[in-house]
Amino acid sequence: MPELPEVETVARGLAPHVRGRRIISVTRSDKALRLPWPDDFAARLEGARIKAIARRAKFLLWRLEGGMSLLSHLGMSGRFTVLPGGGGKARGLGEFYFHPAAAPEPGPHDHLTLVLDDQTRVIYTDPRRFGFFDLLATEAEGRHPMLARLGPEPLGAQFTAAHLASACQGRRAPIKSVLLDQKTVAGLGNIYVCEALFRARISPKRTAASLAPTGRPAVRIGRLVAQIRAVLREAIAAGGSTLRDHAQVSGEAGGFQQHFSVYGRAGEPCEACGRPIRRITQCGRSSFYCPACQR
DNA sequence: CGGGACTCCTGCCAGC
DNA sequence: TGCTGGCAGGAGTCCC
Repeated sequence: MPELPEVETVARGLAPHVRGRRIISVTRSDKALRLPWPDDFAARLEGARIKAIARRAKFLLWRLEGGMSLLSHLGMSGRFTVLPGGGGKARGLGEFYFHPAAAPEPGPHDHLTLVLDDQTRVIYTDPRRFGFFDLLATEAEGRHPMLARLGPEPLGAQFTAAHLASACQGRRAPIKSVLLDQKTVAGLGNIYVCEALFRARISPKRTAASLAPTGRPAVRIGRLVAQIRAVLREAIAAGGSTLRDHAQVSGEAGGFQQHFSVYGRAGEPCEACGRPIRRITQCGRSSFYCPACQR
């Protein structure tokens, strides 16, 4: 579920609650997530102070004092919920929670609870268990197998038309799958690729190579880079997109799903030309696009 | 090597 | 109402 804007929303939501706080206790479920829990997971985290929380692609990096990082990924259905230590808004909207007497029982899909030194609780919930946690040296982050081969951040200075053109060069795969490849650019998923291609008026079926014709100005590539950045920025400003699972750490839904032009809208009229949005399957995933506007 | 199919897991929805 | 099949936002592995 969570793509870059959702993970960014979670990172921004967590930061003020966890930055500078010490982890007092760690409780994890016995069920394995996508990766097995690291050895001595709780013992290595307990007592550590959280210096900062960062996002790389769709990963969260919790930087701890002492040179250790906690790497986490939300998979398809993961979410973090913050229960503030001083009492405050709880998991469901409108509920109220007062620590510590009213600490809720973990739900069946709660896999990790961190209690911080101000009694704030951070709970990780993940029904599908495609998420994971890992522990590593902060200085080795760049060499972690999940991070080592990631392409540039789409909102960073290194994601340029020249970079995308070179990634597309000679690729006979559809542009859709090249953009989903985290080695091309890191953090896009199915929703934002569909939306960016619509905005750039590029068909998801077009081969990547055809967007970057050798020796000719790659106008479409420039448009695509600009639209990828725009849709991600707008989605972050809206708190991400909530289809099922994504929530901000407060429990509130994101709002960007209201602004989808094509994703999930098969059969509805295109907002630009009125012809119906089409759904096709590419590399095992749904692509939504307007066959008239996107070429 | 590039690219597609398959896999992990549970929930939800449409259709019968 | 209740079952079944298909589908879901990710990412690694395997095989051609």
